[in-house]
Amino acid sequence: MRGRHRLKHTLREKVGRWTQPRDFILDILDRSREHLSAKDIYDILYSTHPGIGLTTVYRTLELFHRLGIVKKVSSPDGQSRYELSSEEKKAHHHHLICLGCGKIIDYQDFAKEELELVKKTEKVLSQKHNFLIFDHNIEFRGLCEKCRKTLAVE
Amino acid sequence: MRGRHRLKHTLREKVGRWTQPRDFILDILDRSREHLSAKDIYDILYSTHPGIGLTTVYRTLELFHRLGIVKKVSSPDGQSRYELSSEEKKAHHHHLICLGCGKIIDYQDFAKEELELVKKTEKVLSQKHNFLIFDHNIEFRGLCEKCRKTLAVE
DNA sequence: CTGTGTGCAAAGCATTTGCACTATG
DNA sequence: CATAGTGCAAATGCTTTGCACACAG
Repeated sequence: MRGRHRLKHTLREKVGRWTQPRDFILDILDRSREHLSAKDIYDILYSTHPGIGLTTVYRTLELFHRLGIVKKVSSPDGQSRYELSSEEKKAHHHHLICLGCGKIIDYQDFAKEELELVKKTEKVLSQKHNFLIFDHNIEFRGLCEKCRKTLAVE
Repeated sequence: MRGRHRLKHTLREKVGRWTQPRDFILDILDRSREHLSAKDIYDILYSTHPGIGLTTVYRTLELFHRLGIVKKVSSPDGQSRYELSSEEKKAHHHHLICLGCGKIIDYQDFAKEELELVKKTEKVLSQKHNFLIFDHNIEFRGLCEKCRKTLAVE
């Protein structure tokens, strides 16, 4: 909770105007442990504030993304999903993605070993390819428990 | 070259009919060291065989993907990009993705260390979350040389 | 007050689908 | 020849844009 308020404070300074939609969307992102699509957020929002449009959700997510507080992950189902970035959530993690339903699960096992490898790799790659690396992403793809059962026949 | 012919032979058996479009598209994928979007492939194809439609490209890529010989990577620009799968190209690798232009570069450094970590992680995750893991993906995201220069002012 | 942010409707893209036609096996 | 595969045009679904209005600072 304290973290959330600090974040809002920072945002108020970075952003031109702190509006209701921005406030609500930040709260939804902050509360959710899931990775939400723009539509997901719109639907949640719709139940309490039906006046807010899907466009605003997209624009707000885009804004938060530019400010570096939201990460965008493209799901195999064609949508993008959004989450507060690790810095804000204070936990570096990666994803387990279900190819059946698009669901994304976080994991943060082996963070230390991963970090070593990632650092080493980043260093070599950025030199070799003259690339400016901002970020990395590790995913494991497969089927979640539910989809395993559903698709069992095939 | 020999590899390519063996692959075609295998495919002829797995697939119902071995048609011209399928043949051309396989060749384009096999020759290219880039990760091509459906449109890219269509454009290449168009210069020599203007009769073949974009739909067929999508359907063929989807077919190859189902057969496991083509990998699909979603690029931050919203398109999907396709490449022959590692098994066929005989080299396990991962991606360096440019957030500016969507370009994807392969790398295969630290494959051995990566494999260790990946194996260990897969084992733990599949048990913990009851997930059936097919595949993993590691990406580094940033700006390629060209986009670094273009965006330098911002 | 004065723009910045918003909602709505329409436009833009990548991808998929329906259907009549073609060409493989 | 029978039917799997194809091309075209239209449909779909996510995301972006244009424009008049609304409200935060």
